[in-house]
Amino acid sequence: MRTSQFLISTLKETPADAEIISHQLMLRAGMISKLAAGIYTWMPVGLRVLRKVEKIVREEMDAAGAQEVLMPATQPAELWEESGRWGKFGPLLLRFTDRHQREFCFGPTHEEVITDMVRRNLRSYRQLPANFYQIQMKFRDETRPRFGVMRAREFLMKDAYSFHLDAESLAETYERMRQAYCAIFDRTGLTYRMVEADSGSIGGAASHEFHVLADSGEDAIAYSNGSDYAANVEKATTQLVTANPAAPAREMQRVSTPNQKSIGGVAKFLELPIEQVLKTLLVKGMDTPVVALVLRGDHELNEIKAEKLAAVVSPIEFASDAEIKRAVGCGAGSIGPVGLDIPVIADHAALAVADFACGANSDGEHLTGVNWSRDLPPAEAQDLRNVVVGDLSPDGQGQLEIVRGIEVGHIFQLGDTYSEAMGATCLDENGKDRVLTMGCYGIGVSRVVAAAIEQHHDDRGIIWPAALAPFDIALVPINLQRSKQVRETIEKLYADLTAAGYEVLLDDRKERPGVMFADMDLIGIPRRVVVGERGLAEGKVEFKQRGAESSEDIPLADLITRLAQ
RNA sequence: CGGGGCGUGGCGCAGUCUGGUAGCGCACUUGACUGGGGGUCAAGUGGUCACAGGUUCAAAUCCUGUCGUCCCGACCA
Repeated sequence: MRTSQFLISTLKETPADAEIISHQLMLRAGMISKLAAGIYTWMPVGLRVLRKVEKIVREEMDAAGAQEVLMPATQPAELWEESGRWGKFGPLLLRFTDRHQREFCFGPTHEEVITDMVRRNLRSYRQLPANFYQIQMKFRDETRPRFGVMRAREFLMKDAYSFHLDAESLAETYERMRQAYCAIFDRTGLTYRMVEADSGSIGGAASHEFHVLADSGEDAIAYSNGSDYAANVEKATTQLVTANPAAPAREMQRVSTPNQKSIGGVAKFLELPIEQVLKTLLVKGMDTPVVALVLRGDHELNEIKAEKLAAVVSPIEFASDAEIKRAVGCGAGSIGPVGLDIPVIADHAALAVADFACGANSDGEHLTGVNWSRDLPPAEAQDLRNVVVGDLSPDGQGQLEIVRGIEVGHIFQLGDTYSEAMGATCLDENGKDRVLTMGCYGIGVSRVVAAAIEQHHDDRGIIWPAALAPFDIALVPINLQRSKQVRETIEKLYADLTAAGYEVLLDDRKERPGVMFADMDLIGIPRRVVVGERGLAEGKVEFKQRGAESSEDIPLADLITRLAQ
């Protein structure tokens, strides 16, 4: 490809409304162009990268036995009414009406469509298990699209759905998909981690997320430095403390703590380490108006864990100031577990603390030297908190570290939610009709592109991993217009490298070298070959890796061999 | 959906408070010089100042409304 015939639409300045680096660089490198909030055109440079991701995904899905299909982006409302999601999905679903006043939506996901396809076309267990995938634009009307294509409304996704007669078959395909995902992300050249995930509202047995590690990631993931354990912090647990707390050493005392409303403030005021102070949160309960949740002062409530408790309403809802006052007779800053006549649930770590301080259920007062069993009945023990760095891995091997990740893939064992609601069945070996069980497997293809940039860039621009780069080699001639020697050499190189199977971008614009270097660096082409009269006089050209500190002059004759290394 | 910011050539911005000929840098076009890290000089192209009303002799500027867009939060693959 020649730059004279290929749109290089780079920007020197950063567009004002791009916040994160990948968004800025995608705009500056001319990869994408915004049409509306969360809706982008993929321009030539960007599309080449997107296609690279797609190709890897497609090859690995095919290799794992999945069959490619292409489902409609436009979906009729009836299908969503069958699954019960037309009402439930809410404003995230972009709905519209055709000329006959029939309602449709732009597909945000395709469970309904694939389930419909399967119930119409699969009849026998002999056709199972079956796994269908597509690479398709989805539309989700996010309340706040942001970060360019990272959280766009219209985005390219690979989604796959598998169908089985039983759970064992589903588990087999799930495992095969898990391996395929590892193969896919290995091939991208990105640093990623597979983590245990909360299966969320979709429910189902197992669920894993794939995260590209980057400081700007929206998710926190915990992993063990001594084993393979890794989980989204939403779900991560630690080895639970079951040991009894130390023996009481102090008497319980009521102390005045005027105007101390935060845990940090109370700890400081009482001159106690924050781990020695327990905090009590009131949330709405299922059977009682409120439930008390007790945590160590330095720990954070994990709302997902909490709302799974039978006693707690889901989704979780914190008690209002008025409800707190009614239930315990004080403000939020002075609640404590002592003497409460509402259900009290404590995190394991909070139950292991002796001689602790806590609110006295009276404004401006706290209790110190409090001990479970002696001063109050031991609360129900539960895992309520987010893990923190240094917690023991739940498998007992090593300690937890926490890093940020960008979720690029998610695999679920879905179960029969959709097949049951929509009547997707097959005959089994005994000729009996059985409801199918499903798995679903997603990859945010366009998000992978942004995540790659978050992980691989410098102050000059993008540094593509070889597998994702829009081109393999940038050919930069110096003085192309004036030097016949340069012109002839570069044309031959272009032909030879292309014949050798490289994707080459020859910069034949009438630009100064600095402009060409800056553009090739910004676009992030992994390797650059510069041809100028100066070097040719010695039979040499300049070779530089995008991320490398400096370039090297190598004999023209050795170039192809050198590139092959 | 709650809170806040911003809409002036393709991009980044000034001008708005205090109404009076629409500006700057980059980009783009042409020419000359230049030619190994976004070069210099010269001459140009391009904007009904988001939109709709209103006030006024006169509105980018003041008033009212609408829309778009970005950020924080809630929500979400």
